[in-house]
Amino acid sequence: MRLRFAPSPTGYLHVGGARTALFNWLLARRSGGSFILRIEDTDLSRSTEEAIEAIIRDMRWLGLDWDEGPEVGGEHWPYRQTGRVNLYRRAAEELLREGSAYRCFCLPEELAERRERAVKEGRSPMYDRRCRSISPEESLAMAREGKPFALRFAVPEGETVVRDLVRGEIRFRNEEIEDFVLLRNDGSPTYNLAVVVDDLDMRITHVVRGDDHLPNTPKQILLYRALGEEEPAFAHLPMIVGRDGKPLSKRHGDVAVGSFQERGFLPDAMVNFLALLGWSLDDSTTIMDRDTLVAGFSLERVSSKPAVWDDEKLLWMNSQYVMAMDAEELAHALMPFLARAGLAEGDDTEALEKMRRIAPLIRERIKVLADAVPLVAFFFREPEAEEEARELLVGEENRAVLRETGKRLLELEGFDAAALESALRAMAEEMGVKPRKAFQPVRVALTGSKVSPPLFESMEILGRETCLRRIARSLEEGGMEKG
RNA sequence: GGCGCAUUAGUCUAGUUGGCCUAGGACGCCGCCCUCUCAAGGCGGAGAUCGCGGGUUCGAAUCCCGCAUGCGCUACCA
Repeated sequence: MRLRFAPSPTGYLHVGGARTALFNWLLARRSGGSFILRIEDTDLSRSTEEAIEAIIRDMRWLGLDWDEGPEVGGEHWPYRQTGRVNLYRRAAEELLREGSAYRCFCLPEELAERRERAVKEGRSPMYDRRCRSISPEESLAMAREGKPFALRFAVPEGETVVRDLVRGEIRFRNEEIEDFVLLRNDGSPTYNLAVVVDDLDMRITHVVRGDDHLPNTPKQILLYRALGEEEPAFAHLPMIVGRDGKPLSKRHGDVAVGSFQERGFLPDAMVNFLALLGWSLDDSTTIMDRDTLVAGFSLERVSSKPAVWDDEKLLWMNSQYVMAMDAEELAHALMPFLARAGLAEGDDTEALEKMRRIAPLIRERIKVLADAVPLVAFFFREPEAEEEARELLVGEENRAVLRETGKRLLELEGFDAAALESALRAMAEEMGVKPRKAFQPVRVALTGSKVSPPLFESMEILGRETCLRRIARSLEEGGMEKG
């Protein structure tokens, strides 16, 4: 099997595109075939180099590697349509010669006007094929005169059947299909011509794409036939929509793959989640690693109804992958986030060492990597007690607990979590204070918050000196607040 | 308007050839347990007249027809 993902570089890679790319990739990997990345940049005015770079970067981040395409090469270089115009032109000439295409001298403005009028009068806005009746001689003469023209496909009579691997057979009556444009009046190819020529040239065997392309498919099939070729197999994936049932867009929040990376989603979690948008392995499996995905994926199990993007579930899934990371991995993954928050330098080995110890404490407390920042900040800089936590630093009982804690920490032999816990539990009991009442003031003094990673383990990492200093400082400030 | 696609709980879905579905799993939600906070984890629970209406059949979420709703396409965008 040879499959491809052919994004148009008019913006960042969004999750819908990523899902399409993933399904193609999965099929290629599963079949031992090839996965090709091709840039569909026929629309010069909207395509940008930055978008191409972003798409490549995001694809790599997701771990969707391609066998042919930008950066890796291949015999169909450059894998972007702007570099392959001769191919399209040659195909167009062939179609013109064979009578499958004709020159259309209608001006775009005229066309727009006629279309508008047709809609207003309740007629079909389809092109009326008026230039189709211009004789070849006259057509050629007009072209020689320098009259601008577009090349249109002459849709034959009959019916075109799309055999879709997801939806089965779909029939289209050809009279419903417009004589679509193949070459614009500037000679550039349109999408329909370019995809067909590229897919043919690259020997694509399966075209897997979003179902917004379904109505285009009969046009393309007609083109394949006119070129004397067999069409590849088609599979149209359901759209991804938001909770309101509308196609996923920026209105629904972040849809760019890059923004998920920034929030600290893991590539494996994204891939797992994306795979489940319109596909399922069986009736119960949710968490699947790449190998399982590759081994189990099939188009037969792709659903045909739109998939709703569920942020909550993505978050949960990501947390599952975070929990599965070991301390080493997590610590490394977290460093860029610490750096961005100004808590450490990106290459700070001391901070990395500390993060290795912190990682197990926060692993099941974060859903995305960015969640770690507020949770671990107190390990890296002096905390400022949160407004709603200050109450735990004032009052006689709280202050007594803090004073006594300081005393016990000073006397303690070692400074590991187990020793700390037994010492402070003993203290609470002797003071007649419930453990939770005794530990909360300490937590606030050390972390600045009522919510933190486990106290004793955190204390061990902070070290005796830091703990004592923070307790003393809290006592001071609490005293001032009281007075 | 025309053409096409879709329609199982708030959400992702299972349900491939009709009976094993008094509709299964997961997210979320609620409760209990665990507990130094928050999580995580364990246990339990609520939640779907399978869009609506007909039909075929001994029997339909599963097949057929109609309707409704949503979405896509209808560009010299992709």
